[in-house]
Amino acid sequence: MGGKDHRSIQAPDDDWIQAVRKKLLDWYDQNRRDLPWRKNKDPYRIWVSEIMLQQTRVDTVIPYYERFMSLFPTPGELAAADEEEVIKAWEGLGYYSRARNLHTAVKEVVETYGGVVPDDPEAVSRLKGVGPYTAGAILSIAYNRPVPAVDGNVFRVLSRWFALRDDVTRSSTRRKFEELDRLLIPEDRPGDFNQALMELGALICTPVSPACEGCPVQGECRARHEGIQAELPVKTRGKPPVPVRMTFGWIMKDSRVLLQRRPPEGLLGGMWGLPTVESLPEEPVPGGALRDQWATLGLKLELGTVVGELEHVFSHRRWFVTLVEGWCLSEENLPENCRWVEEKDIEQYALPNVYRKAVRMALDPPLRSHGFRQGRLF
DNA sequence: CAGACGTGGCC
DNA sequence: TGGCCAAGTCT
Repeated sequence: MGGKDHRSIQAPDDDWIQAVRKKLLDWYDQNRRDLPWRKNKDPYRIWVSEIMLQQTRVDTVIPYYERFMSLFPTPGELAAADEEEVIKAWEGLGYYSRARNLHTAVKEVVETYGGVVPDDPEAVSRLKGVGPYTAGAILSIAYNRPVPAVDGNVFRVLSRWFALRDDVTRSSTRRKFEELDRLLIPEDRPGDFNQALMELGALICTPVSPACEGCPVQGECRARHEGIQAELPVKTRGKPPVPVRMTFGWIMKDSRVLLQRRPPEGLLGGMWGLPTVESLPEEPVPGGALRDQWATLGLKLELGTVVGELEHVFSHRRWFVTLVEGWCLSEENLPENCRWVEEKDIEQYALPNVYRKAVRMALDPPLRSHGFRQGRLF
């Protein structure tokens, strides 16, 4: 069923377009949420919000956004910050390359464009971390330019309005939806129209059980008419996360704990964490792989007991983590990417959630737990 | 193009 | 409870 459908849609007629524009915008004017990035049209504020909102829910973003904007109210202040501070402000939000790319891009804006986000499609699109959606959002919302901003909501709403079975996970589909969107955007309120489309997708035209009865454009919706709204949009299934065993070390020396920065590329790239190795199922001693690896780095470990076990799911990996404590007996030269840190200072570091969980487990014995649920490990 | 890239919430 | 989803971009 579904899958491919590259029929070109007949252009909607003008009366239809006018009706949909008015109904959607009237609905938006009455129902738009009062979100922190809607206080004004400062392009920098819009930009930051759009980056945070990538693949992330509004409710999750709000507190991060408020904190981020109070720390870095202007492009100049963000550009002047250390990357560590920026990452710390992003801690727990995920997709950390967004923060690095934003930081890189805002420095570019300060150096090249005098601290003003350029009002130009080519220039905005060249900024790191700004793809076709985000460029369209910034330009339409902040600068009132009539350009498409097609995100997951817009894919869903348009696929339903026009009963389009194009697979929205294919990049070729984006062009088609952008051209369709372009026909609909009114010259006078492009930013509001794009936001209204997304707002409708978030509040009414939801992925599961859409509230069609409350939809301002239900009469214009072909999927609703045909009763196929639940089947749209068509998207191919992602692959389930690959299970991996990992060992984290809670390695102590005097009253300090060893932190290690992860390699710059890849999963949690460049983030601080506990010493980590991939472990093998047949490993005789818990933490043996960790001890062996550190031996080659010139640090002799005495292993203690297993502090606990935890499971953490990423988009494409599922980590089954064994947290092992150990003590540093002797140390030659500590690798550049490592630091001994007082327990109370660990919170100064930006740790991804999987490491936060492990640290909490190590510091708070009641949280310690053993055994993965269901023993579903492999 | 397909896969990498985090996290939390919902049913 | 496991699987899917959420205002995508980069390689």
